Amino acid sequence: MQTAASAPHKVSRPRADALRNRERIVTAAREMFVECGADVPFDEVARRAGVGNATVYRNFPDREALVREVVCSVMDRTSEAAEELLAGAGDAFEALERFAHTAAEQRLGALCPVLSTAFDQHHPDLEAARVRLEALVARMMGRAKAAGQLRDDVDLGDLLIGIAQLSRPPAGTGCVNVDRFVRRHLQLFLDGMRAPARGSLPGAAVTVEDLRAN
Amino acid sequence: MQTAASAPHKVSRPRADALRNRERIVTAAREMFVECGADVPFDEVARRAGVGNATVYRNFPDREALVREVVCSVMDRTSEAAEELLAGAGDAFEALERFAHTAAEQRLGALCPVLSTAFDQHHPDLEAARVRLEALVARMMGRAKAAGQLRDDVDLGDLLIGIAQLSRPPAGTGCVNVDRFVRRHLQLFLDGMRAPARGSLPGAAVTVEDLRAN
Amino acid sequence: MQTAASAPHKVSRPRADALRNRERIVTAAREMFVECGADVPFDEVARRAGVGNATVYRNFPDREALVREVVCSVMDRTSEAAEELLAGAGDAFEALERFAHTAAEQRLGALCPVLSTAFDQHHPDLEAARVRLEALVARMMGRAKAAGQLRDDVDLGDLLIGIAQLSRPPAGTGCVNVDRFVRRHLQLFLDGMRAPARGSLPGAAVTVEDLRAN
Amino acid sequence: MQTAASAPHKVSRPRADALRNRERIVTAAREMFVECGADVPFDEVARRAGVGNATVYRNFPDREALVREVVCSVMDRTSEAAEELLAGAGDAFEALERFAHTAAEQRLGALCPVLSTAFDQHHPDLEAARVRLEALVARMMGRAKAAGQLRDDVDLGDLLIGIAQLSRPPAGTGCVNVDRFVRRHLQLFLDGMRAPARGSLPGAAVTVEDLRAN
DNA sequence: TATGAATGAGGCTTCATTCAT
DNA sequence: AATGAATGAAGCCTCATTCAT
Repeated sequence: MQTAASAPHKVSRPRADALRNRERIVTAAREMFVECGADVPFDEVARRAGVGNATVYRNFPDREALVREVVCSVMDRTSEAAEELLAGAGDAFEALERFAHTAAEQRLGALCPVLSTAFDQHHPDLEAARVRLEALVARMMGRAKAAGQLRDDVDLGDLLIGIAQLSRPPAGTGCVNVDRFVRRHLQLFLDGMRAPARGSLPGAAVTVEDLRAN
Repeated sequence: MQTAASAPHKVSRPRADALRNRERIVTAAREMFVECGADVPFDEVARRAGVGNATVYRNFPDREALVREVVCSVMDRTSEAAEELLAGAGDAFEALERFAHTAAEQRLGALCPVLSTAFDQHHPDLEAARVRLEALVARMMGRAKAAGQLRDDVDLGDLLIGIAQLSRPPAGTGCVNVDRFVRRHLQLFLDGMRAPARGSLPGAAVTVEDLRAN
Repeated sequence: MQTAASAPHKVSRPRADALRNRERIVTAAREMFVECGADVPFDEVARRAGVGNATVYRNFPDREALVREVVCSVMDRTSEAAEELLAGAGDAFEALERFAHTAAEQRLGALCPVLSTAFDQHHPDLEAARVRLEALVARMMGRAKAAGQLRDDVDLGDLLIGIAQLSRPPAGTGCVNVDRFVRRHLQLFLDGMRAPARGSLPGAAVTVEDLRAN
Repeated sequence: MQTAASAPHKVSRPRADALRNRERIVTAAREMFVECGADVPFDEVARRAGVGNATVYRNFPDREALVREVVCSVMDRTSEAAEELLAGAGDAFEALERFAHTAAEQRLGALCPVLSTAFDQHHPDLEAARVRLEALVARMMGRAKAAGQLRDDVDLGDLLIGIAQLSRPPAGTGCVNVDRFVRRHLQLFLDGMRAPARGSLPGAAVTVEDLRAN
């Protein structure tokens, strides 16, 4: 087989079609989570993925495992976008804006509700993805503050929550036209974050620790 | 029973009881919808309300009817707040801000997810409450625009969606500390709406018709 | 209503048909446990009882609760038999024999396997039934020993285990003719217990504590 | 089996592997049947045996085939013990006792429950093992009766059932300490079988035909 | 009218068995 | 020949809804 050279491990090769199946399950799950919420019948996910229901359980021992995989993969993709933006040499606030819109497109917020029910927020995989993403966002915000483009009294949690909330499917809509307004409203939120501040904010800047404190 | 004294005539007693029951059901439902989401077991609502489950069905033929009543009552209370603010003679934008925060406190957004599943958005009662609320909000926004305090390129739908999204329970949190950040982020959003505009917005102003088009 | 006089409690009367249903479920469960083992489909029990499956869950929140009720009721009936025998003034060993055969007929042993899987042996109800039964058996054995009819080197656990084991459906037989041989073999076992001892026994007398030590 | 010696040529290497696999499967199955009962997941047996699940199916077309092999191997080992005892010239009843305890140690009874569910009791292999074992036991009992050491009113089925029932895991115990009491109670049963009889037995002696009649 | 009970449909999960590598 | 993966058929349990008191 051609992968022998690139993967000389003795661990049994994870069969090609099995990998494909796993990928299809994750994809189907992401779509259905976004469209229908966290409580989609597992069998529906299986059907959309074109596999038997038990195959889902083979790959993900419980619901949490599947949810986690989906969430982590979305966070990772968002992190990649952030890394690219940080690598570029553009305007700091503009990078932040682009990041926010990219994250929204990734359905970062749409997936959050999935976490709500009986989900271990502290799983290592999830933590790792969060830490990575947060570090990147912190750097972007730091740059923008240093450039005097971002209010000083906002912090990482403010931006992340704003993105998450505003990019969620507007509820009451059957998830159609989700993006129709997201960019507008996210932009309004970002405008409100721009320096100079147009007024004081109630409460204190939401830090990374506050997010953890959930 | 103690109601006998206050209702000495023949048919008045059961009605008083029934009304109280209905009220308790709606209250319990609102609380549980906010706390636990739209899919709370019906029996739980009944238990919280202190009535039998069948009593819920007697008062609300189907789940939609109950949800609708809850949503309408919240909208109505929000409308009342708007009316008071309009009656007052304060600063136009400040009135808008107060309204937004009041609406958020009413859990307007928290209840939106309830609407999502198979819910007739066009029921007369709901329409009536919406029309009433939208008219009031439109007047408030008109005033603020006239005063040069509100961007011209935003419309009613922008504000309502912003309030709804930002006031929803942040997802992933078990609905605790819901309000902890809402005021901050709603304020950032409102700051972004303030005139003069800090940049152009993607898409077109979201009108009342757009909300309908969902 | 006519039951008001006979049941003047303020606790809501447990509806007549509901009680009947509960009883039918327990009866069906006992039969099926004996016939088919502990892992009979719950739905089958419901069908045999002539009720919907959910009714079983209404009455017994989990499988354990149903099993426990069945086991306790059998133990209680066995205890009643023991009490009658103790009240009578017959031969001590003969009373013991009668008790053993009665217990066997009650399927005391047949129900034991039910306990095996993930069953809380220490539930209060179960403990109470056990304590009651054991005290009675201890008295019967004490009498027989005092009369010089029962070996001194056997204890309560020896008798109870013997009854339990020998009265179980012989395995491999579809539970038909269960009783066909039970009386014979139980009698052989009892004959072996009779004084004077025909030889020494390996191990130590099995006490009530040993049963607990499972 | 012994055909390996008769065919030591070209094809013998893979056969050795296959034989070892088969042996490991049977061993694993016996252990798990005894420990956990008849309904152990097939995949678990495979894992304990260190082979893929499909390999189990290759060797044993259905569950019955595996169960049968396990049961037959245990019966055969018990028969071997009987043969040795018959070859020896010791006391007849003592030989019977030793046989009974050996059979109990072989978990003869522990495996019986495995037979219960939808199992063809009349498979040739099983019949052959039974016939062999029964013939041996019949001879042992015949000797003991001839020596005046064994009651006349008991037959082969009485002994075999007694052994099987008393050597089963006591149910309710997670199969721990299975043997803790078995020897004691088996001895009591054997003492009851000893001549002279201490009383009459209900029913008729259980013959080999009665066992078949199940 | 209000209640508690009953029901059946549906989701979750496991497992015996078959298939593709 | 041997493996790991895939499958579908149950079993368990919950819940919206209806019924009988």
